[in-house]
Amino acid sequence: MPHAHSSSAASSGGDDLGSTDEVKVFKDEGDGEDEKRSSENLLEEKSSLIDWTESEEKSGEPYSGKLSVKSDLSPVFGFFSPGKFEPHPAASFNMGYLMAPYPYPNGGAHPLPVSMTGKMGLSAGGGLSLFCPGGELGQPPPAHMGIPPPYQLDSKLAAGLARTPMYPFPGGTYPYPMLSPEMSQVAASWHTPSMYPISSAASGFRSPYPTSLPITSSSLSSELYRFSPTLGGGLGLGLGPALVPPPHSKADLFTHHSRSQEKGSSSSSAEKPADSSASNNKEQNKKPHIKKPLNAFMLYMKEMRAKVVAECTLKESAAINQILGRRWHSLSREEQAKYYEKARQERQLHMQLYPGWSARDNYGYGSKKKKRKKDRGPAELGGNNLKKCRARYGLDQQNQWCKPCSPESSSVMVSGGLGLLRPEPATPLPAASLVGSPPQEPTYVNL
DNA sequence: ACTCCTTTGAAGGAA
DNA sequence: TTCCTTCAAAGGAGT
Repeated sequence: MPHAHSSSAASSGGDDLGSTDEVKVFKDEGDGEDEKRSSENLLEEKSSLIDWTESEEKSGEPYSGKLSVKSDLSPVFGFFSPGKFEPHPAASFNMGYLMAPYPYPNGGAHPLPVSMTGKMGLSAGGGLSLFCPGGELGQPPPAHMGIPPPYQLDSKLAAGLARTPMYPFPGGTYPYPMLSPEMSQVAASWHTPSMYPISSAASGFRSPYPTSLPITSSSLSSELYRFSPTLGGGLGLGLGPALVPPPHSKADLFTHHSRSQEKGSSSSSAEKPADSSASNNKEQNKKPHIKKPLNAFMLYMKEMRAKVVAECTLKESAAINQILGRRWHSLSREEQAKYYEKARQERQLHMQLYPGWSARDNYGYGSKKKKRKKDRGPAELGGNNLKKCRARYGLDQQNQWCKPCSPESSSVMVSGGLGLLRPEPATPLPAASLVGSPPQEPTYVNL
């Protein structure tokens, strides 16, 4: 992911806010019919988070289509020239990571031969197998590459050793085998009888907005502040009515962290505006917390989470987010553009409402967690966007090919079982695409 | 009660 | 300029 700073947007505001917005499309399905993707696709995604070999068996053939991601310099607004994406051969059977969106050099859809898993220790230890969420669900390959970066593997392995798998499924069982009714029943048997809660089914997809929003003492105002897609839509997102007018008062705009703050949010005192006359430390402690505006992906998540939860009956946000992350990448440019535009509007409105606010103001708010994260090695953190981008594109710090991804060493990857699709050497990801400019995405070639 | 997990994107500061 | 870090949402699960 290009590391797009939007400082210009933040400083200048206005329409140029979106100038740095970008629409990235790591397209594995070019039909632009994501909206039509029904629950079965989602279920497949779910299963793809869990199982690899299933896909191998089912897919039979690797994704051999050349995925040519068109480089598109057009800004977010408007000029999407949808690249010609060759549909994923398995588009009708969307396997996400399960069916690698990109081919692997070993000719299989699976980047990691099953035979290698044991060698890599993935199948060892407390059911930590490829099918174990601790090694699979909790550590899917990168969105584009379908390759778990080594550091991520290590991280997850370490995590798996340090703590029990996040999504423990019966050992060896197929956690979310949604590919067939039988398997679905199996899956249902693993869950509580409310696996498919009637409420969810009967009510259909829970409307993400505004009903799904937490209704706290300040929730309404918070969501007004939040410019939720419903309230602040007007973008043709189908998310809700037109852009909601700004809240009546600044006090309405202050919100708190969802959980840690909800505890104290019951007291309206915390909702006092920052410009309150009292300015002592005590007051600063109660200083309202202005949340960051949601970015495009967050908006997408908020919208789609309830839907995914209803369809998958998954509730673990980590798993849901993985699904959403993949779906995000599978969105068409147009679809993503809507969210980028919405995010741009949120940022713009946020800037207007809080001219002096800085994201830095919120640093340290959840100090403990952040400190602990800081303690961990950066490789365990999943890296920043650029790092992730490099992991995906196989770029090193000079935006050259990472060794493991370089053409010269691709065979190593193959032999190591980490087959991957590398960007076409002739078109390395330009550095410009990493910072502040619309994405220039590499052309992928079959290895 | 608190923290972690997990995702992408934005932003700010450090190097 | 590049890189790193933090935060935004969410809720189950672990400590």
